[in-house]
Amino acid sequence: MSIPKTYNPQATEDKWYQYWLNKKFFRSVPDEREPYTIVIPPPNVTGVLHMGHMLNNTIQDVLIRRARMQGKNACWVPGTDHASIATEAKLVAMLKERGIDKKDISREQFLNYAYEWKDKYGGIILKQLEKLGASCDWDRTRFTMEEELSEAVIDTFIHLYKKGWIYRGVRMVNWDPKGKTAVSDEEVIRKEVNQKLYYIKYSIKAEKDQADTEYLIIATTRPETIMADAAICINPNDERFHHLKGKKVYIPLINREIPIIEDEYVDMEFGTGCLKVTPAHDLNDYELGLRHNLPVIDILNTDGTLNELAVILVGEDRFAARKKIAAMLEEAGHLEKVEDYKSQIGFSERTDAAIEPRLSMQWFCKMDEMAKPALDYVLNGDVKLIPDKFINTYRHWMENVKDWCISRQLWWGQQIPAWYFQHEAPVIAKTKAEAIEELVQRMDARSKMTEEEKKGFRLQVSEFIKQDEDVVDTWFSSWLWPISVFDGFKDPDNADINYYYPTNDLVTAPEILFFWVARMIMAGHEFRGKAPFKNVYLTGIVRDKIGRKMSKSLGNSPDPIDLIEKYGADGVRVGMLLCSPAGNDLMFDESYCEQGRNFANKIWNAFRLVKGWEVDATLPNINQQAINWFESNFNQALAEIEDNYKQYRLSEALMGIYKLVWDDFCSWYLEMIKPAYQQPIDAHTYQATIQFFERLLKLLHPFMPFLTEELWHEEEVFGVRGEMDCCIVAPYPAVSAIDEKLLKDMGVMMQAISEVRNIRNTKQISPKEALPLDIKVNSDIQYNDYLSIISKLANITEVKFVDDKVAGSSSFISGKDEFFITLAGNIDVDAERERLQKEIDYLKGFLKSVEAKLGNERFVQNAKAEIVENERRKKADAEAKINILEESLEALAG
RNA sequence: GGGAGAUUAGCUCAGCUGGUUCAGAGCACCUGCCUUACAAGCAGGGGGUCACUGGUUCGAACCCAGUAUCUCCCACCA
Repeated sequence: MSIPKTYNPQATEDKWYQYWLNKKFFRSVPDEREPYTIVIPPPNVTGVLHMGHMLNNTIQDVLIRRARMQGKNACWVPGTDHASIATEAKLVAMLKERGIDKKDISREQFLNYAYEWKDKYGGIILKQLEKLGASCDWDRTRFTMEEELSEAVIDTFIHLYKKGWIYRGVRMVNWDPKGKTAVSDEEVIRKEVNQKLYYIKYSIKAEKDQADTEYLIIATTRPETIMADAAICINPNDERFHHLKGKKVYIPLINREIPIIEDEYVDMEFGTGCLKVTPAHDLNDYELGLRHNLPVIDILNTDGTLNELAVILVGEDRFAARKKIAAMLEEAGHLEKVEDYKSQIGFSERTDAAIEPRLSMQWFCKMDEMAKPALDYVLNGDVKLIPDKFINTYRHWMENVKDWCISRQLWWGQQIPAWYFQHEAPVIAKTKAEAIEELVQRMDARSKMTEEEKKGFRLQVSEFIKQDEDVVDTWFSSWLWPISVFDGFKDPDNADINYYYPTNDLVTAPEILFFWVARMIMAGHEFRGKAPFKNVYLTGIVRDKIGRKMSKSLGNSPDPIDLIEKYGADGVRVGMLLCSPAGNDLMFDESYCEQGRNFANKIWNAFRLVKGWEVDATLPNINQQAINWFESNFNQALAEIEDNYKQYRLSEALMGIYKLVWDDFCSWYLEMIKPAYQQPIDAHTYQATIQFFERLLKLLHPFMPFLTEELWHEEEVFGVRGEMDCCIVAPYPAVSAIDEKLLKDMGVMMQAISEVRNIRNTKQISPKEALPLDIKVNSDIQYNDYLSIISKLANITEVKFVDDKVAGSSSFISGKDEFFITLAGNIDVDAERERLQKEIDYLKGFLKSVEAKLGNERFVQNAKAEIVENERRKKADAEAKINILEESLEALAG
């Protein structure tokens, strides 16, 4: 019966995880029970677990495990996301290290490398989730780029195209020069950057026969784009520049001639009031260019270097070119001045490269019609956002949503099902064969062909037809996730989708509310007519102690796996949830994990105590009052815990359990019933206690699955259990009767016990020294029921009931009753008097405020009757107490 | 520039419909204890002008207005 003094997580975690897997407790198949479903926000397939995942998945596991214990058919679907741009960027970098340039290899070769890489690193993160204890149904693991899910993506593309909601066009898009792809508006992160504002002189073309001596000045942050200028724009109302109307200027350094145009768009207040118009490299300028019919001169390559159209600095990166051109302008006398300037610059979410506005041909998905129903789901409460403060931002985004650029100039992803042949309009078709047939029909409709002609045409098409090189945005696959994981596209009426969809809860970060959550709701409505989930729990961002976002580059993020090894998975889970209210960022600190580990240890040791007891069946039960009390206390705490769960306040539910276990069970209950050293315990108390313990293990299980499962199977205490009798599926406790009077009376006892301990402490009397206690009972409490508890916990030799105050004693009040401790030596009369006086003063002050309230006619008239009644009771109570204390004071003097 | 939210103990946060769950919890801190379940522990204790200024009310941490600071979201001013 030697059991270690501390809980050792390493020894138990893998064992039980494997056991759960073997017994298929995570497995879910449709049956007659109520389903409870969560689909995991799929992490990047090649990613590793970070603190954000840790928080996110702990929450999901708590919800899933509790639902499972509540008898629901709990199904947590895991999987990974191919993360198109992030993965491709990493892969390109990796290949570069190996001396391979993406330019030099074919799409097929590239994808081979990609799959090789995915097979090597993919799934690491899922293995890490197992360490955390995640009870996913691993048989259902999906991957967004697996064949069936990709097929769903292509089918939905075609579906939306046929509906007219997907179109192709030349637009100004956000170009990521590092990823060499377009990205959507949502993938652009704006950051404030210190920049320079360059004031550049443009010479004005003089009238005939005169020298070009006049010039105007424009302010720009991007001098390297002057070679792409198509015009200079002034505000027609700006009197300063009336003389410039209709004139032309020369672009410095390259001396190209451009017109001066007028448009009210120009802000006369900003800069110099003159604006250089560069349609190829700025969205506003592009629109300005359209209005004024200006040429578009694109001087940038896809990687952000300057091309031949720039004339000068060809091949230089845009940022290097900026520095160089500034120097060149300076030298040529075209630089008036340079000012420091702060402005917002867009950066690519995935590669962190500065975004270039770039004109290009892209595929777009229309959003307006899909946004409306998706907004309604949230506004009318069919989909609840937790916390609800996110409803506002959600609404704002949905009401101002722009079309979604869905094409990406990448290879890692689902290739767009558009086919091109000569100058024909693109054909949207699932396969090459279908595309060819469509072209044949198209031609045939235009001019009838014979079968022979068709055959020849087919051959010709088949040779020259080309599929669109681009892939779709990753989110164009993940927005289907809650449907596609149940094969809802391939087989829309299958048993799984009908049973599990819509899912219950989605747990994710607010950062991807628009990227993902909003679009899933759109897709859910469009393809299933129902939102994909009922509740969206938005977690906060995990930050470090001083509020910085955890990131690899800052090096301030602990490795979750290290934490698990150090504190145990249960300790880390508890640590994370202790400090993470929904929707609030969490200032993570390892000390929370320490607290979690300490809690695990506390439970472990409580168990050691109980396990060590010998049962003597002949002993009478002397602990009924304690048992009854804990029963009621448990139910009261459980009711609060349940309420917190209902509101998704997991931290608070956990704290409720923490206090129930540590304070109520360990510090009070176990101390009440604990037999003296090496003494046996009676059978009834023992049975009640292990039954309480079992219930506590159940409450703890969703948060601390490993420890609870380990203890659950301790045969010496709980008996031999069947193979399937596991904590993970043990029925979750329900709230039953609460004896309010008992709880209240025990509260009086607990306060009295604390007071006695306090007297010991202040008078430096050892807890081992037993003291006599006299009680003057003024209440209706049946003290005989509590005598053994008081005696034991306060270490009392003998309790006597008295009718009068006991002179020369230390006294205190608990509830309405008076307690006296007579000490062996003389008591310190002055100290005692001071203590009493302090209490009297406090109560008198309190009484005064209550009396002031009651003396206020308007209060008595206006306040609710029960409030007034309450104040009267407070008054009476305070008066009674003051009375008692004053008598004690007198007795002390006498 | 627009919008949303926050500000309560040293730290992280509760505090619902204005009034005994109104000033709370956990951690940290202080004091005393190695009392055979646990020092990763036990017992006890101290600690807050509820950001600031006004207003409404018999009564405000809570409602209203303004101010300050912070966070987040959205936005094309060179």
